[in-house]
Amino acid sequence: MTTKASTDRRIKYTKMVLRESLIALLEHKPIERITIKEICADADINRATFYAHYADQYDLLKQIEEDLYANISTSLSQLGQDPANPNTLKQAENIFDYLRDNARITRLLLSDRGDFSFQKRVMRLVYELITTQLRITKALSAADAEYVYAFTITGCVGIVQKWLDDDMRKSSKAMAKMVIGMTIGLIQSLKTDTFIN
Amino acid sequence: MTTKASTDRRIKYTKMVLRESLIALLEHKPIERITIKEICADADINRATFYAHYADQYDLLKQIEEDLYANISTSLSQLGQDPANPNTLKQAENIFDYLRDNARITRLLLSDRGDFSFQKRVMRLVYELITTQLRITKALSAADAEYVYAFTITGCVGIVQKWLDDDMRKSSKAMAKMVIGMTIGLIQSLKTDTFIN
DNA sequence: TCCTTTAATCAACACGGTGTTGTGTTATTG
DNA sequence: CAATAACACAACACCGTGTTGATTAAAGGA
Repeated sequence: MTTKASTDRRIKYTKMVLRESLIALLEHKPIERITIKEICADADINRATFYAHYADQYDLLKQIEEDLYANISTSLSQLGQDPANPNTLKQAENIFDYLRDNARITRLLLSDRGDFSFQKRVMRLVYELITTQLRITKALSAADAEYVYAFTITGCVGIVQKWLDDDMRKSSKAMAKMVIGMTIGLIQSLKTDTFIN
Repeated sequence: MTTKASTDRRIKYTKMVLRESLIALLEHKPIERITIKEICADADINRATFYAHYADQYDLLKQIEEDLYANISTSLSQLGQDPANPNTLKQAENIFDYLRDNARITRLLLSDRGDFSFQKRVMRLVYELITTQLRITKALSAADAEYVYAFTITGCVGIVQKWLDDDMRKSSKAMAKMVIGMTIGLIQSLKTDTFIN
């Protein structure tokens, strides 16, 4: 009872090599072309063992995604509480730095080839931080707010994908500025009710 | 020579029922869980015949996507040339009407569950129309323009998904206003260089 | 209407991935 | 050191895959 089931070194090892193998395979072909047999061969793990931990490839991928999500989440909450980083721009910049530091996984999960609904989940996390700190969420009517929200979230997904496709050439600071600038711009465009005939 | 290969009624029928079957199946489960055997059983078409026309499920889906894309494309170019629809807002409104009129396919291909890169292609089509008519593309520096572009395209994907998830409750006009307003707002936010410390 | 063409059907095939099982082995934890 | 539990291994039936060759039936041109 003192030890959790997942503390066992053997389990840790098995899960780790399976994850690594899938990641390596994903760099060459899409998930739907990857077989469980293939993953196990690459990881040198018996297929029966795979089934003891995961239902299929997609299940394994999902757990990899949850890993990244959790990392970003804790990384974000640390930033939010850090008194050395008082301003929002700096925090957004740090997020892009984090993505750059974890480029290998990031490229797989957050680029074009990644799962879109997962990407939206990640962006929602970031969006919460920014809007909370900017205190601008209440500037919109409740009805339209949801649509602006949806637009912004997916817009962020797109701009991050673009950034990754460009090998992260732009600086984290430039990206942070852009994203925040656009978020504010979007909200103001709805407030001022841009007129078009 | 007078008749194209694809004019044959038998081919037309086969392709039609296969398409319909896949669409029906897609309403219940994702493409990766759908087998070729299943599609053929539903369509009452021999499996060998399937392989005569398509490589696999994904190939069939791709052709369904191309169909929708072509329809939207022609639908758009007609609007562009129609002197009865002189303003951009009205045209964008018509696009949303089109999506509403084809809700069955639209829900499958353009909602959360659809293929994201296909959705971006569609939005690019719409974006071209709007920006060309508004003559605002040149307001940005070339470097940033690509990022604003990426943001806007995916933002549109997101807002359409949201609209579909909400059973298209908002009117086409309201949606058109929103999307155009946001597009303009985004571009202006970059021009005026919104300041954040 | 007849004739040629060609699409679709059918059955059969080898192949490979799937998911599960029971048994034996080995590492881990207390 | 002993009990536990994870892993390996081999074998299994099952099912979808992709292809083939022969047969049937429908289509469209003359």
